[in-house]
This record gives sequence, structure tokens and C-alpha cells, in this order.
Amino acid sequence: MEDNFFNKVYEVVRIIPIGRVTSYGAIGKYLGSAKSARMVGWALNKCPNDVPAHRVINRNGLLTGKAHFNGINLMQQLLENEGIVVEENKVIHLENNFWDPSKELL
DNA sequence: CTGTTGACTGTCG
DNA sequence: GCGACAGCCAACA
Repeated sequence: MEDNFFNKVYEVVRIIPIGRVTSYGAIGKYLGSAKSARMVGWALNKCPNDVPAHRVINRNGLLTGKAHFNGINLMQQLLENEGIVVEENKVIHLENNFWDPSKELL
């Protein structure tokens, strides 16, 4: 596996537990720089089927990437399907469902 | 090869 | 508390 920042994003996102969500910055920070959150978004832009990009949201718990999915409510539906409460395109109880690779994965 | 854009976040004013 | 700027790296025109 190539240790590129890009590739790391795929691996981290793939290991996100069910019923948990994380943020672009959390992944970017785990990889080295929180400022690399943009790269996380760009990486997810490739959005391989193996990567549950719907579990990756912004720091505010807002489903910023919902527009990039096949539909608009698809991302929300997937999150709710995993038991995550989503309302107005944002995750409720975010801190309760938040999964930080720097802490959980460690 | 150079410039712009992009699913973000943190800091400064 | 809100607005604007900077930083990170890769892909596309």
C-alpha cells in the first residue's frame, strides 16, 4: 500500500465502526495535519464503493458532502440506517456518535 | 508547465 | 459571535 495521504484516507474511512461518524479534520489530523481536511474531501471525491463516505462529515456535524452523493437524502438515509440521528442535514448527538481515529483507533 | 478549484479547519480581526 | 485569510496537497483545464 502506498503511504500517500490520499490512500490513508480510504483506509481510515473504511474502518469507521457502524453507527459512528467522523470529520474531515479528524482524519486529516490523524494523518498529520488537520489543515489537510480538503484533501480528505478530495479523496472522498473519488468515493470508491469500499469507502463509506457518508460517515465522513464536517466539524459542525453538517452533511456537507450530501450533494456529492447519487441523491440528496441518500447520505442522511444511510446515517439514519446505522442508528445515527440526522436532522436538517446535520448529525444530532454528534459527540455521542463521533469517532476520532486519533483516540479510538489510536 | 502554471493556475485554479476543492466534500475543511483553525486563527486572526 | 461572526467574517475573512491562510494552509494543506492533488487533480483538472
